[in-house]
Amino acid sequence: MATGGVKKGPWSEQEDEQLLSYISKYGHGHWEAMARKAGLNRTGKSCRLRWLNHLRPGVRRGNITLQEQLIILQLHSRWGNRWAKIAECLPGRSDNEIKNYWRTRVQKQAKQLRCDVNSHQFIEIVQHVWMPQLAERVQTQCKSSPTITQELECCETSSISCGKLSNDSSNTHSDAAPLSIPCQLSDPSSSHAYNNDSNRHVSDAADSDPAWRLGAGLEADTYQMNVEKETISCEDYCPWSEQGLEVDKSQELLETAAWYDHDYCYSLENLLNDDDMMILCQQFLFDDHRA
DNA sequence: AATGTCGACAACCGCCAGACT
DNA sequence: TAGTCTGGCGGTTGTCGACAT
Repeated sequence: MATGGVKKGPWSEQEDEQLLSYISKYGHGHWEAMARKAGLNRTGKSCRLRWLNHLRPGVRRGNITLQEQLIILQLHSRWGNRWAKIAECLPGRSDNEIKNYWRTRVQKQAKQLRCDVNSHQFIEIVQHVWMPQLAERVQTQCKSSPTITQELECCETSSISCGKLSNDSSNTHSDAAPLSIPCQLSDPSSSHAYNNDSNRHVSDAADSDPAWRLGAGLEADTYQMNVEKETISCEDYCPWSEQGLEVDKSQELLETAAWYDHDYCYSLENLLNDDDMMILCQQFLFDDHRA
């Protein structure tokens, strides 16, 4: 729709002010008309993008937190490249930002492992190595912060526990392994973490499920390299890249993922419907952002 | 100090679906 | 019903700063 003479490129401070001023008076929507009426020599699309990604209230910029990273990985494994949908679960984040995160960080990891980001191999690694490790780190972070710990307990006793949702969503995996959302990744032996009947199978699953054992750090001898190092960045964590893995170690990860027994793999897709997923993520993140 | 490379981020482009006429 | 317009979305490109050589 761009026509000749329409300005492109970075927005100036004055343009931002013009857009903000117009929206504060008349609200947003009807972007093409708005661009004209606000005296902006921009396309409606450009105005919309600027508003959504930078100017709207509550927009969050900067480092993607560990929790957000985990949720992005989780939701991407469920929804694929549906950035806008994923962004709905991350308050204040734009689809553009999530997309950029995926392209710059996640694809970089795939490159390091010498596999395609969309390959089955890489997806396996993300689901069974990266996400459990990330979840564990988030939980460690939560436990080290009293404020977050309080919220964690609040989260655990709330109605969004894994078992309740899995019952409500009529899935058939009554002995499903815990979700990879950190607030549910408490020690499986801890009774207060899963205190209703529907969760009584969790401990059983924890004993036998390699994914759960991995997430809980019980495969310490195999993955000790991942938990020993204390200097792992909290901003952009990845089990293998942070360790500076050599090629043979990367291969080890690939083999580990290949070894994984799918009978034990209960993805969120099997546990939750889309609405439950949204609620779960938003509640989790809302608690986090209050801290 | 100059140059090259890379990563992160902002913005644009093209396609598509829905609303409207 | 067909055509047009608009907004939304995902893919891609451009730009800039940090870092390495």
